[in-house]
Amino acid sequence: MASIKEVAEAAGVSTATVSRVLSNKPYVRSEMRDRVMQAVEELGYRPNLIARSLRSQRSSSIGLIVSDIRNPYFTSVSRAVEDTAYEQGYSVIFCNTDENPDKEALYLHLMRDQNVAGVIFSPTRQASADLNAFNIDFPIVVVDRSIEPCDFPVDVIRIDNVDAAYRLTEHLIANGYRRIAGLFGEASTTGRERRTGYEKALQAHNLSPLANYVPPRIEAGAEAARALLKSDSPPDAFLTTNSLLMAGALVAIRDLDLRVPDQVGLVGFDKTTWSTLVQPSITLIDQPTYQIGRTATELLLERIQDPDCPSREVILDGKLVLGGSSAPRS
Amino acid sequence: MASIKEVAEAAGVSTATVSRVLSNKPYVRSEMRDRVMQAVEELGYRPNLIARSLRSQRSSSIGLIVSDIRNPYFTSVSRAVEDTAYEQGYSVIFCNTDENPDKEALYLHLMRDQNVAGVIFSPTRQASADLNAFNIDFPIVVVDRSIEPCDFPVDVIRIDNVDAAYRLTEHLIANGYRRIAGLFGEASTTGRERRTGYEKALQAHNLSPLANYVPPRIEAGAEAARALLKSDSPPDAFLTTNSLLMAGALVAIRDLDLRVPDQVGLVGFDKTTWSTLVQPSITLIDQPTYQIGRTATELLLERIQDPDCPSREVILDGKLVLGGSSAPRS
DNA sequence: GTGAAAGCGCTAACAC
DNA sequence: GTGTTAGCGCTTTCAC
Repeated sequence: MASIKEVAEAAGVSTATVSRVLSNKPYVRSEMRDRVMQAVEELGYRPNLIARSLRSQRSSSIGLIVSDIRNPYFTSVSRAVEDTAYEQGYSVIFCNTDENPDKEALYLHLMRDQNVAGVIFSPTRQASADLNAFNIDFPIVVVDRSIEPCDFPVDVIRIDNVDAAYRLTEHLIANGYRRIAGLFGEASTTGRERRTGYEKALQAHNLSPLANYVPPRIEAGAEAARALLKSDSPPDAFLTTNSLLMAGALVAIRDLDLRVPDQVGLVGFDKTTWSTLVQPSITLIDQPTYQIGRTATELLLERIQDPDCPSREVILDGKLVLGGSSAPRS
Repeated sequence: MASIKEVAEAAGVSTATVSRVLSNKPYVRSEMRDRVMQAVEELGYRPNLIARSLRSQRSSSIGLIVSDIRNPYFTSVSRAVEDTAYEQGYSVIFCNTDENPDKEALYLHLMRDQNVAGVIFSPTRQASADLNAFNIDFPIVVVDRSIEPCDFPVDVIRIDNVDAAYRLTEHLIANGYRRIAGLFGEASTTGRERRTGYEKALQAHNLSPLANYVPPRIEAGAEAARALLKSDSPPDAFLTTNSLLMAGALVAIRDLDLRVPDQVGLVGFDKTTWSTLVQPSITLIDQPTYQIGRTATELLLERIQDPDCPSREVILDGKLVLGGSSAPRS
């Protein structure tokens, strides 16, 4: 690997000039520029990003900290983040926290150690305390969730969770469902907000809630749903708040040989490959995941340019997609 | 952020001693060690990994280059890679190539520029040429695929694709299917190998192949399947070779209101959330994706320790999971 | 416009 | 065992 010194020698200029040319700095004669570029070409020179980063104190990596890449929501967001980041010359370091605050703190520290330019992040509820405790020196964009006020500006991008859950619940009620159980992702603010929307809708109709916080995993969702279905007064519908819990509920329903929607209705969040392949197809809130990832990255890159710009909150719309899983009760 | 110099001053030792303590080098008196650790504690010091990497010429990042993280196979592999890497103190930089050789070459260069310790990689068929052309200076582990011989040792981990496709095809034939169409992922060696297994099985029974290479995307799979189903002599079963094509085939089958397996059988690769949730459930080869990712990372880290160890090829078993989608023809 | 030189934070000879 | 020092490859003042 050729270094900048070798390029400088080959071109008969100083390393400073090479550096200027490669960073597209002004004040370089075009003759010099050509000579440098030719040497670069000949030697197959590529700047060492590590050295550049050490010297310039800014790096071309961003961190992506999500709870689990296997959650289709985060899979799609991650893909969008990677696409957008690379378009702008950034690479993406990715981590999974499993909603574990210890892992989360560890990863945040690691991000600082790696000198990343910024982080896109789906925080647990403990995160803001951690963030305030240790001196974060890079900007953060929060996706999917809310975060307690921090000592520094944080941008947020997500859908209106209260409203989305409200609409789903309203829809179920309008279609004649009365005992609607809610399965909410534990550990995140999103689960809480969706619960709020759910309870608001039920209250408006004088129905009583049946809410459960569940770890965002298929088996956990299945177990919770199974327990409810086997109870003395089983629900006539499930509101699930992410695609893993939705799959879990469906597993439980299938295990117990119940029919959707005749015996039990089902609605949820996040359009996945399978939400239209199962029969009946599932009624759900389709979040614009790719756009969320793209916008998150754009917000982050903007803040990297201008660290002191006021903090922004982007709330997108979730689209209600109707399927057979919540058809009117006969 | 405190630097090693400040720690050294606070502890009243040299930076060399601090460095020794932090890298767990021998030959440090325990008294020194304690003094250093205390200063580290007090200052909240954490080593700058960028500086360490520049100086020591080895980094604590590995690259992960896959065709598309949204393919459930790669989602699971990626999660395993990340888990394993972080256990060993490595972080993961991830990229999607979309099977595009230009993007692939770009990312490989970027990996070198970032001075990664190694790369886990699902190459396109052009990759080995690129790899030989530019002086790779980090080890590579290939997942999911084969790769043409390179000028340097490469480890490979995948399942036996010929055998897996052979078994699936045999299974269909045994169950009475006769016109079996194959949808194979284009651009990768894996599609080719699975086609070989498929054709071998058909030949053994004097049946003729009906093979199509298709881009690994749901819509492309749906389109190909739809065209076949609408043709003059439609297939009585589909062998699909990844979960995206499998979903695509199912979409086409549903669109045309055909029943599985009565009117058309369906088998594929990769157990996904939905492959057991659709009815009938899908017969498929379940690849040990998490283990593939874990092993890939272990192979890579071993080779990082010992770059000259002979190249290894790990061939795991795919498990045939029976579902209703390939039930015996009546 | 261009070059000389300092130094980002760390590790690893080498000297003692 | 510990300290001194050179230098990884780059950017960026500061002269000229």
